Amino acid sequence: MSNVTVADIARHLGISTATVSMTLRNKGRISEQTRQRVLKAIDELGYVYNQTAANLRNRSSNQVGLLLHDITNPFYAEMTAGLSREMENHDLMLFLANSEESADRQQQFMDSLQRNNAAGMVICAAQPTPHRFFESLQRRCMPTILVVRPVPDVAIDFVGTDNFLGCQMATEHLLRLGHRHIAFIGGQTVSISRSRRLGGYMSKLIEHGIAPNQEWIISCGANRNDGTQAMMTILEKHPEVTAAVCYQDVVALGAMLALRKQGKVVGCDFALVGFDDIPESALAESGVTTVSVAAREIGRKAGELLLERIAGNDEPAKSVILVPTLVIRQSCGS
Amino acid sequence: MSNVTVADIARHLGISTATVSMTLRNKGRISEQTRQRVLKAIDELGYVYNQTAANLRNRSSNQVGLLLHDITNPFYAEMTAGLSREMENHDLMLFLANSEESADRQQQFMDSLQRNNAAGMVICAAQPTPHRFFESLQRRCMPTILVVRPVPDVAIDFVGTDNFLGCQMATEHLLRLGHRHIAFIGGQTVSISRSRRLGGYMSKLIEHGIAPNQEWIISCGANRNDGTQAMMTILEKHPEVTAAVCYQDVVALGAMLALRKQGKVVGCDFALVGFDDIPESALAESGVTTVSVAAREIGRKAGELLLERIAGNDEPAKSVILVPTLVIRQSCGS
DNA sequence: TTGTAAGCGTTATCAT
DNA sequence: ATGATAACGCTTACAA
Repeated sequence: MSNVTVADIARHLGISTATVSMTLRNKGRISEQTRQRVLKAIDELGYVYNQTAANLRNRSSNQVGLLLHDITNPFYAEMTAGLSREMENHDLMLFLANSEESADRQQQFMDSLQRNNAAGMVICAAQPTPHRFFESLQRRCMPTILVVRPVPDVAIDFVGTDNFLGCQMATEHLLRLGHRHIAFIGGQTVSISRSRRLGGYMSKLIEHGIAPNQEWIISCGANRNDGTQAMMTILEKHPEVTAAVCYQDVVALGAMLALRKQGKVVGCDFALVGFDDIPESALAESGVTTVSVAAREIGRKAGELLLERIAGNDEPAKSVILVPTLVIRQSCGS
Repeated sequence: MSNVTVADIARHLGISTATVSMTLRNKGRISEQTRQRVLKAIDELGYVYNQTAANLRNRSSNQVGLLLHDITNPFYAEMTAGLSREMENHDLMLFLANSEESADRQQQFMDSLQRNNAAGMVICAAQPTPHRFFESLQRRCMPTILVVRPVPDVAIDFVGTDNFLGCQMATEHLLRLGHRHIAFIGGQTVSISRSRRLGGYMSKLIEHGIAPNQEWIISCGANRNDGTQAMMTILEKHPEVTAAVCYQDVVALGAMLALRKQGKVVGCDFALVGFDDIPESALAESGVTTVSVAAREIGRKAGELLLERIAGNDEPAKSVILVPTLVIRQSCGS
């Protein structure tokens, strides 16, 4: 950390700190001559702008927080890249915290952000977050954008995808291919996103005159192992099932493993649709047909919205629901 | 942002700011009675500690930076989780930047960190980083830890893995299984890590009386697609090759795809070893035998080292080389 | 044990 | 066009 201050520059040149400061920020009318002298001195003395002092004086901040529950999940890593990009483009520093689904660590991070007087934050809350957490968010005057996991009954901006529609598209696709015995695999039962996706799945079955079968709906964690286990269960107990809508691509990838182990050919003997469109899905042996929600775009959009809020936009809270698209690959046949 | 200050608390209680401040930091001898009154007032008035002001006054900071080139790479996401954890445990805020291999964005982030007076940083530099970047790092007095990608001729702490040894282990494994025509796939030719891994590969071949064949050494990008392409080339032009050491797991996963497309059974017709041990490798159809470098541990260790440096440890720069282990799965047969 | 007051480095207001 | 100076909120000698 350089110790050269605005005052040092001023003293060095025999001028006032006001002049130096104004030169730095291109404010006020500074003669071209002085300007040059100041810039030269800054360079010579190796001056480094002290953002901390400026933040204190301005009661402002150039820092925003990003709270995730799992940065190692490719979907969130992708989203982070989108947000990071957007923040850098606007000279904001991005604080990252990984709650690992711990409400405690999440709360700690929030307090930290508050103490650091962050300009705003983007949050994908841990699964067991008490509702009062969101209520307290609303009371704080820090701009906040919720992402991916919707939270009911709070007036906070949200950016996510249309879970209902996405799963309708996935289910419809399978129905059109002639499948009638379609399972739904994945997600935690407490998840709101899951309930919406299930809604899309069921609505389409009903639309086609098919009664949903609770036995074919299996919840599991967001990883391949769980997906494999779930698919094993389906194959064992419900051999009549010929297709499945998976809650996430990672689950679908796990399910593919189970199918192969049982000697089934994905796309011929069994059809799978995923959700998320993570990079792996495009590259799997038989590409996963999936509902694409453009993770990077969610990050970018959340950043954009956050910037507006920081800039002072105080419209009522809004939800930006990105419309998903169906990316057809080989996992349902070709 | 709450506007309640230490002065407000003091005024409210009819005491001095010094007393309040000391209570907050458990410094000086404050009577239990005053302590309780202060804590009560803090709660009642909704006081929020202003870290910015404290940082300015103390000429300190609770912020560290993490500069990566690709957060969406599972290896780095994993490492980030390890570092993030370590930082949170010590109440440091982690700034994230994703250079996407751009030296410009990298430089911008560095400047930003400097302006924000960060306490330190962890860096995995972009590939086309000019050497003067590292020289300027040394001149700045900000504690810095380089990770994963080694940089020659700079006295900066480094945490990474033993690339040479790791590739020796991989190669030895294949040799022991009887392979004599072993290819090396992946990495950019400018990469120092790659040159070290190649060294490990070649040294083992030579140790076994086998002359390395330049034709079997193919460089490619750190993604599956490139891995697939590279393996296709091998299969077409060098059918005598029966095994390959891959520069990264992602490359190995891509290579597996190519093999399957050609009707080869991984583990029987062709043996593959990867490097990194990313989660996907454990879950691929035939698990990838790989050199495990414990990404999370690199992050954790880098954090630990950084904390020491921030605490004032000024020993000469050191390299922490984590010893890799070979994780044997099915990609070389069982 | 507690109070007073001078900074940390920047910015903005008001003079000149 | 530039200068003097008082904040921003916290910490810490030093004084009481």
